[in-house]
This record gives sequence, structure tokens and C-alpha cells, in this order.
Amino acid sequence: MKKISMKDIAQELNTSITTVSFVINGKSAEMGISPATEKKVRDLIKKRGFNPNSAARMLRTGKSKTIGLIVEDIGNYFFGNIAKIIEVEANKNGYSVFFSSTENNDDTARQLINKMRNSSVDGYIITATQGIREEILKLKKENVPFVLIDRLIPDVETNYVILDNYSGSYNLTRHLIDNGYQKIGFISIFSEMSMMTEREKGFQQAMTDAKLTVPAKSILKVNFSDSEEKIIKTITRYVKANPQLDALFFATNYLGVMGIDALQKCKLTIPTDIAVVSFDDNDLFRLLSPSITVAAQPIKEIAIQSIELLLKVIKKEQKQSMTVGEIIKPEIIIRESSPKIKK
Amino acid sequence: MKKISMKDIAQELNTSITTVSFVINGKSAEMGISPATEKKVRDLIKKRGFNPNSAARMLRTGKSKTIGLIVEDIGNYFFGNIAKIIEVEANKNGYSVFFSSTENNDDTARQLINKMRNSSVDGYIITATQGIREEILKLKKENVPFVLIDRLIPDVETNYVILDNYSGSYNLTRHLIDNGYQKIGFISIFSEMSMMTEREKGFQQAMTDAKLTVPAKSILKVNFSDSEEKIIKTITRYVKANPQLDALFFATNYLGVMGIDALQKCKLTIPTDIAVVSFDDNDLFRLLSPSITVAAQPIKEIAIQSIELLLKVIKKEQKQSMTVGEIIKPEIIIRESSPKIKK
DNA sequence: TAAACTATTGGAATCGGTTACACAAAATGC
DNA sequence: GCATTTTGTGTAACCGATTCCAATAGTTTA
Repeated sequence: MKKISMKDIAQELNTSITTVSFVINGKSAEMGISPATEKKVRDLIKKRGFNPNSAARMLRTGKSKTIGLIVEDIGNYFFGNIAKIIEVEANKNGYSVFFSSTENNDDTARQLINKMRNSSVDGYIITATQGIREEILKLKKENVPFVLIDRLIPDVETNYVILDNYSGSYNLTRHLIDNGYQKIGFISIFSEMSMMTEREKGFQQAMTDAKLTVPAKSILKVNFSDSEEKIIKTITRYVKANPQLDALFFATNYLGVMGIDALQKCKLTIPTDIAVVSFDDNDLFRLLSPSITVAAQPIKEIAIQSIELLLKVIKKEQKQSMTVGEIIKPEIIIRESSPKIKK
Repeated sequence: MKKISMKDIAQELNTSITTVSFVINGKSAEMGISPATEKKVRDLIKKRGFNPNSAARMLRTGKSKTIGLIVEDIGNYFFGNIAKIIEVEANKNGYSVFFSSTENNDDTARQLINKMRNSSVDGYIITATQGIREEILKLKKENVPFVLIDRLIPDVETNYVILDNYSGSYNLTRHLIDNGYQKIGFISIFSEMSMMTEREKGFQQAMTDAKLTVPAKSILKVNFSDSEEKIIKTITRYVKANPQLDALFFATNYLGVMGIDALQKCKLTIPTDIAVVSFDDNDLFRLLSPSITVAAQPIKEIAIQSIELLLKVIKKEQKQSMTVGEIIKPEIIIRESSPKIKK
């Protein structure tokens, strides 16, 4: 059974392809198609189950009704759920979503952007990696619609939706301090990305404001690309080398997860031996016993803001050059891992 | 700056579009393009950064080099990671991936299949919902390549990659029995899907083989579509109503997660008050204290088998009519939640 | 030397829509 | 009653790659 085309429809109705096209694209009124003709066409289309060939349409119009979603890791709780919401919203607006994970690798990210470029996506939602400055600038120069989420490229003006990492981190640290913790260890990854540097700044500022000092040795940075075991070992060593600490601040949720593992290996109990807070929520932190205090990212809000912003840019309501940013405030969720300290 | 096309390349080299096309598609030898010409073309292509327009190619060939991935919930640990691996493997083979979540809703699933059909994906990987029998039959009849994963449609022969739910469940139950548990509660969802019925059968058979009876009241079924709170309440009630139970078998990982929550609410300690095992692994089960014994799905294996099978079908090495199924054995991971019982 | 090949390359139809433009018929104006 | 505008529909160029079918030049064979 051959696929049916507009031509077939037109022939069967003894009308022209133009007429059919106008009807399909809802331009009947604008182009002055008589209601009778329009009905005839619509009925046959339904009867035959005709669907316009997207390749042909795409070739002619240059629009694919497709957006590219580039995240760090679709298998991750945060990005997986972001993806889900973006996909639903995109669908509502007639768009499909291509997705890909960068694994935080610059080359992968570069390839993905180019690859999607070739399959002519109409716009991107991207979680940038550190080294793709050039690619982002190129997209901007060529006026391709895109929105950065979760992290920015330093000194590059773009549309974005990010978390207020600084204030989240500040408030989370503040919560610890208010509960009596003073020797707080900060565990993060080596990274120049704004999201990470802002978190550190927030932590430092909260400590400074409370007139607390942060000795260099109580800050640990690990390599993102190291294996889980290696990171756990590193954290274990760090914890053992810093028995004075009364609380730990993990800068990301996966660090928090690995950190809890490390603390168990050190036979330390949360929160009696040491309190724990983490940036980013996930199922584990909520259900663990004790549950973990976190600065949570409002996933739904981030996802919806980013797809809405992108669609605006695509529809040109929002010129690419007029950059707009949404800064989402994290929510501090206080759980059992950081109770008031008893002096 | 206008996009450059094959025509531009051909013109600049004073050659024909045909020649350029042959070179691009690696048919130089076959079509007898001289090495000199080939090099000339390749060099200019690289220099100009030319990429063939996928819409045009798609229109002409009818192939989109795209596969559709339809899962239950991309935000879920299992499917998120499946998606990630499938995407990487697809990419290696020159394919892009469209994805969508059904949320286990028949209508959504139907729409997604049709939608992808229109954007002419070359093949599907689908986690079926219960009510899409007709759609699957239609795909089959029209000879569209697809592979079902995670669950089958009863009495419909298709290519598939699923878990051996029966044996996983049998072995997991067996593990409990071997460790001395006899009054085992089974908590599942209302579902006719083979994956769920097989799990129950495996459980029942293991019990029967051990000459243990399963009273009706020790089996609980909840509604998948109910809210998390409601399910947790239901489980709580069930646990309180069945104090005789010495172990709980959760048939899915999200039930396990909610169940642990419920047990905490009942002030019951795992495993001293009651042992716990669950189908499907996740981070939580591994890191929880005590950690939870599970029948784990080998995610990587499932993902790779399914994409490989689909690509085979697409390449016609594997006719759609010659259905092939891969049955993956789950791995029983014994952790702290199900120790040997002391009499 | 003409015929028959072979090795390369080019011309042009084609895929299925979109849309500028042309054109006919009907309506309106003067 | 003729010119002009409005209304409705058809024609055909075009998007950019693929591929069948020639075509040309150079070689070999009879």
C-alpha cells in the first residue's frame, strides 16, 4: 500500500494541490477557499488518514518542528525529570524532542550540537559543558534559537534559565550555622562553571558573614570524571583527615550520595557524628534514614520556563539578541540530617 | 550567510552534483570516481564544512536515520539509563533518537506512536502500555521495524527484549525462603501486563515448591495511577493488618521505595522486624541503611540488546516477521535487608 | 581503422509539499 | 455596458539530495 500524498487527495477531488495545501495549513479563510471546498477536502483527508510528509514540508520551509535537548546525563534524576516535562510541553506546542547526554564531555557536546544542527532542529535547550564557548557563540552569531539551562558560559550573553546557586548555597550554609555547626566541610568538584563557583561563593560568604573561618583543608574538590569508587575513596580519606568537622556540605547530589557511602565506610553516623546537607534533591535524600537536608531545584519550574522561553525565541517574539534570563530560587528542605546541635 | 549545498560544492569544483553525491555516500569506488576527483571533493567539503541537508535526503530516500524511543517514564532511574545507552549506541550507528514518556497511559502511547510515524522514524523501541494492542498490530502489519522492551503484548508475536521476570521473582523468593522466611507478603500493582503477572507467578511457584501457602490477605495490589501518598497509606494499612508477616516482596522498585517509607511510618525496623526484597535496583536500595536485596535488571544489557535488535530489523537482516526475543536474566543482589533468620 | 569496451562524469527526473503568481468568473462601480 | 475589483482556484518554480540513463574520452580488439 503506497503512502498517500496531497496530489492523490487533490486528484480524487478534482481540485488543485494548492487548495489542499491551504486547507491543511488552516489558510482557507485567508486565501479565500469556499467553505464547501474546504469541507470536501477535510472530509477526504480524514477518510484517507492523510498526513503530510514532514520531510517535504521541512525541505520547503526549513522548519522541522523539532527541538534539541542536550543535558549532562539523561539517566540522572534531575535531568531525566527535566526532560520529561520539556517533552510534554514541547508536544503540546507541536514540537518533538531530540535528546542527548554530554556526560559533561566537551567533544561529545560539540558533536551533539553539530549533529542536531544537521538534522535541522529549530532550537536547542542546552546544559553547557565548560569547553563549548565557541559553539555557543557560533549558534548566537548565526541566530539559532537556544536557551542555556542549569549553567552559563562566563561572559557570554544568552537566554538562560538557571538556579540561583549563590543564594541557595548561602541559605543552606546559613541553616547549618543557625543550628550551631561551625566547622563545616565543603565538598565540590573541580570546575569553572558558574553553577559550581557560585555555590562555593555562597558558602564562603555565609561563613564570612557569620565570622567563621574556612581553613583550606576543609575544602575538598574531586574530579568529576573519576570513577565512583575513586571519588568515594577520596572523600573517605578527606573525612578521616578532618575529624574536627561537625558538618559536611556537598555541592551536588551525586557527591552527596557518594559522600553518604563514604561516611558509612568511616563508620560515622549522621547526624550525631557529623551533619550533612547537599545541593540538589533526589529520592534517596528524602527516604534515607536519616533523611538529608537539601537545597532543592524546582524541577518543574525550570523545565517549563526553559521550554517556554525557547518557544518564544523560536517564534521571534523574543529576539535572540534580546537575552532574557530566568533565575529560579532553590528551596531549602530541612530534614533530619542537620538538627540543632546540642552544646 | 546562506547554507551551502551540494550544488555549491559542485559548481565551485566545476564538476557535477552527481559526483559530489557519490563521494559523500562513499560510492566513489563502486561508481568509478577517480581518486583525484574524490580527493578534490572531500577537501572542499571539509573546507566549507558542508553537511547534507537531512530533509532533502529524507524526502528522497524515505529514511530519516531516526528512531523513536517510547518509554514509560524517562524520569525514572531504569528508563532514564536505558535511554542514555540507547542514545549512545544509536549515535554510533548514525541514528538520532526521539523520545517520549507514556506515563503508562494508553492514549498518550497511541498519540506518540502516530506522531513519530508522521515524522517518519525508521523504527521504534517501545515499552508497551496495556491498551495499545491495535497500534502494535498495525505497526507489524505495515512492516514498520520495532522492538518491544520490558513488557510484551499478550498473544502478539513481536521482536522483543525483556527480563525473565518469572525466574527473577522465583529466585528472589527462593532467597528469602532459604534464609528462613516463611510468611512472605507480596506487594504488586493491578496489571495484566506479562511482566507483572510473571513476577507473581514466580513468587507463587517458589512458595509452592517450598510447600508454603500464600493466604490471599498477604497479597496486596495497588493502583499504579494513585498518588504516592495514597499508595503509601494503602501499604501502611496492609502492613498493620498483617503483623504475622516476616518478609515483604515488592514487585517493582517504586513500590519498594514507597514501602520503605510505609514501614518507617509503622515504626518497623528492617530487617529485624521484617525483611524486605524488591524487584529492580536503584541507587536508594544500594545506599539505604540497611541496603535492600533486589533482583536487578541488567540495564546496559537490555539497552544494548534492544537497539542492536532494532538496527538489525531496520537493516532487514532480521525480517520483522521472523521475530526474535532476547530474555535477560535478572541478577539477585543480596544485601542487608534479608539476612538469615535466627530461629 | 572501425567497432566495442571501459572508466568517469554529467543531465535531468524525482521525492511531496509551499507559495508567488496567473487567471477566470462573479460582483461592483460609474 | 464596460472597466475594475473581488473571490476562488490552478500552474509551476522551488527546496536539496539521490539515482537512472546517457555521454564523452580514451583504450583495446577484430
